[in-house]
Amino acid sequence: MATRTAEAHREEARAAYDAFLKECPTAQLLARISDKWVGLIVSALGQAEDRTMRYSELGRKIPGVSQKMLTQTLRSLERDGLVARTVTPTVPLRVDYRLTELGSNLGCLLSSVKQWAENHFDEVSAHRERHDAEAAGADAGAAAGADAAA
Amino acid sequence: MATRTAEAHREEARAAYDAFLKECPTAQLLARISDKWVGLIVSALGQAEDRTMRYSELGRKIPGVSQKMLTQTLRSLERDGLVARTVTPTVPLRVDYRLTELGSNLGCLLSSVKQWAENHFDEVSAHRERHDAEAAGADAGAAAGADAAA
DNA sequence: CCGAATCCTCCCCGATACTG
DNA sequence: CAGTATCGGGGAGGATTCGG
Repeated sequence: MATRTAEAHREEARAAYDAFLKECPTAQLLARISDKWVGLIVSALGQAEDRTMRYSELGRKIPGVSQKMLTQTLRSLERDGLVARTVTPTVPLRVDYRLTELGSNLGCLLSSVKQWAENHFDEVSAHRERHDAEAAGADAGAAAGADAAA
Repeated sequence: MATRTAEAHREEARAAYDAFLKECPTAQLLARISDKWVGLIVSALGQAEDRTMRYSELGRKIPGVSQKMLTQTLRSLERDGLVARTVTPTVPLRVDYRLTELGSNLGCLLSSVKQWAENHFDEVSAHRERHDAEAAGADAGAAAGADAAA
C-alpha cells in the first residue's frame, strides 16, 4: 500500500522528534518561556500588587497584544503551572490571573531581562544604526567598484 | 481593482505597525532577545572560555539548530552589537564569534533563565500532566453527562 | 460589556543544493 | 569550513464573530 509508506514515514519522523525531545527536553521549555508574550505577561503580573490582574487589565497594560494571543499565552502558562486562573461568575464575568509561586520565581528573571532591554535600548539602537550604515557604505563601495569596472 | 484594496490594507497595516513600534520600541528589542535561538546561542557563548566560539562549535553545541537559523541569529546579534564576528582568512576559513561587553552582560541574565528552565523542568512537567489529566477527566465527565442527558 | 472561538493570511523556519 | 539562495509546509497571529 502507498499509505503504508506514508505511515512509516510519519512513524519515523515522530520517533526522531521524540528522540530529540528526550535528548534535550529543556530546550522545549526554554522555547516556551522565551516567547515574546510570555515575557511581557509574566513581567506585568510580577509588577502588579498581589501578582494578580484581570484579563482586560493585561490587555490594556500590554500594548499591541491581541485577545487571541493573550488567551493562548495565559492558557499555556496555566497549563505549565505558572499562573492560576480564577473565574468569578458574576455579571459581568470576572477572570483573574495570578502568578503562582513558581511563576513568581520566573517573573523576577524575566523582569530583569525586560529591564535590561529598556536600559540598553539606546545602546543597541546605536550599534544597529552604525552597523547598517557601514553595510550601506560597503554596498555603495562595491557598487561603485562595479561601475568603475564596467 | 481588488488589489488596490489589498494594497490599501497593507499600507494601513504598516502604518499601524510603525506607530506601534514608535509607541513601544522596547517591545521590539525584548522580542528579539526573547528568541529561542538567541537564548541558546548567547548562553552557549557565555559559558565558553573567553566567551568565544567557532561557527561549527556553536552548531554542535546547540542541538537541533539549522545553519540558516544559526547564521541568521548570529547576524542579528552582530547587528545589535551583542556579538563580534572575527574572520581569519586562512585555509580552511576560520570564523570566531565572541560576546561583546554588552552581550556578556545579557548573557548572564539569559543563562539564569536557561538555568531556571533546567531546574524547574520536572516541576513544570508535573503541572502539565496534572492539568492535562484534569482536562481529560472534565471532558469525560461532560461526555458522560451528555450521555446521561440523552 | 468581557472573554473565548473561528477563519484566513503571512512569515518563520527547516531541508536541500550550491559557492568561495 | 563557513556560509548563501531557494522552495514548501506549518504555525503564529490579526480581524472577525459568537457566547454569557
